[in-house]
Amino acid sequence: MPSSDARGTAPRARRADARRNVAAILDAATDCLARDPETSVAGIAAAAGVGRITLYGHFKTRAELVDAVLARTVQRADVILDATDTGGDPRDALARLVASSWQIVHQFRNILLAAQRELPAERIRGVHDPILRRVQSLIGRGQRAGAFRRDLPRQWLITTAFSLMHAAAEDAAVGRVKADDAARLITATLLAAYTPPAEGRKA
Amino acid sequence: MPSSDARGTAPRARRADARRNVAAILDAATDCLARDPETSVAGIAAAAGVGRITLYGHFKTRAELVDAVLARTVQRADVILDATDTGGDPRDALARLVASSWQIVHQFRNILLAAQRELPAERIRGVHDPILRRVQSLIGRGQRAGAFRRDLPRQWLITTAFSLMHAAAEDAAVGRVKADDAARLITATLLAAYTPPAEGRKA
DNA sequence: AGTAACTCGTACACCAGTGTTCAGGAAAGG
DNA sequence: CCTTTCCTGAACACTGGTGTACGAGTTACT
Repeated sequence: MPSSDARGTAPRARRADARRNVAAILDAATDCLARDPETSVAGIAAAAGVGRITLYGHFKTRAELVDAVLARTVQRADVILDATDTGGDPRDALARLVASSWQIVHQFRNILLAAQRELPAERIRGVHDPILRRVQSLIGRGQRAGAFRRDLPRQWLITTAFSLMHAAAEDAAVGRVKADDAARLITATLLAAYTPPAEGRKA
Repeated sequence: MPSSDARGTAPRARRADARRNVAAILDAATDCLARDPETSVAGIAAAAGVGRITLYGHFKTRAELVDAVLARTVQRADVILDATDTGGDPRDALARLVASSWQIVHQFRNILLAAQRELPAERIRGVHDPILRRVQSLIGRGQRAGAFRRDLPRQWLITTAFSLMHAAAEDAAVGRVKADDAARLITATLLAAYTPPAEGRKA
């Protein structure tokens, strides 16, 4: 039921300033939460240049707000990844995918953190699903092509990829690695980890 | 200042029941926090079979309690790792170290999570340091022996190891991997990731 | 047995954040 | 220009947790 209600009166589109405010709130929230995942609703409203009450007018609860932010962020990420070529040699494709993903993770890891505090775990997994699917299919293709190892469950390979991204993001946040270096490190590590084990190596 | 104060009177050892209670509290706290890192002080006291006030008698604040739990846990972990042979072929040693560490991480990851909420980041890093040092020296040895790659910063290799452990722990908690399988997966992945890259491979 | 150490329950002050209510005022949009 | 939608600040109830104060009861040690 996107635009017309079941009731008689079509609910006349939102007023312009309302839409503007919602956008401002979403932007501010994304910004604040990225900096500090525990920012209070009051803080976000202030940053958006809007009264706290106005905010509650658009998002019934804090959780709802966080959810909206998460959804929008993931959806944007998905668009970026959509523009990333995942064809050709699986190893090259992986490198490209990592480069794109890293940027996103690096920038928004705190948002995920905020979401983890407020939202049920399943919801988060649900939202992440489209992205996860991307990695999954690339890995699958690589395995069929013989470029990636098949002796470990695919699920685990995916976990490895995500895990390294987030770890790198954290290290970058603390200054343990330079942000420009991260993609290279992740890629090198992942490629090595995914390479089919040489014969005669012990398991 | 472990047992005798600078003041004149030696402060007569703690009464037996007091010591017993402290132990009970620590045990209960470890247990509760491992299950739910947000357990309230009241909950912990109850689980320890002790009044909330008694608890506050021994630990001035919640943070102090969490800190104590963390310290004790890490120290126990350190003992376990101390009993793990890190000599011989670096690859085998790594496998052994992973096997031991995994158990610990798997069991206590929630405690770390609790600590992250309550304690300053530096404190956590400080406590972890002895463990970290272990991995570091093993990796260093492996690199010098030519068993592990040298084209990535050692710091990053360490991060990789920790990251995979925690990722596996999380996956195990959600049931995505079987707990008995985890050590194998981690080891296989890490060994592959640490293997010096073949010549002529692109970076 | 006596004393100091320890425990316990109730009760309270406190804090920060969330979510609600109200009534008036501004501005979009027809 | 007039109606409807929306914004707003102040004030308030509520929640859940933390930490404190008191006074009486219990228990360990000597």
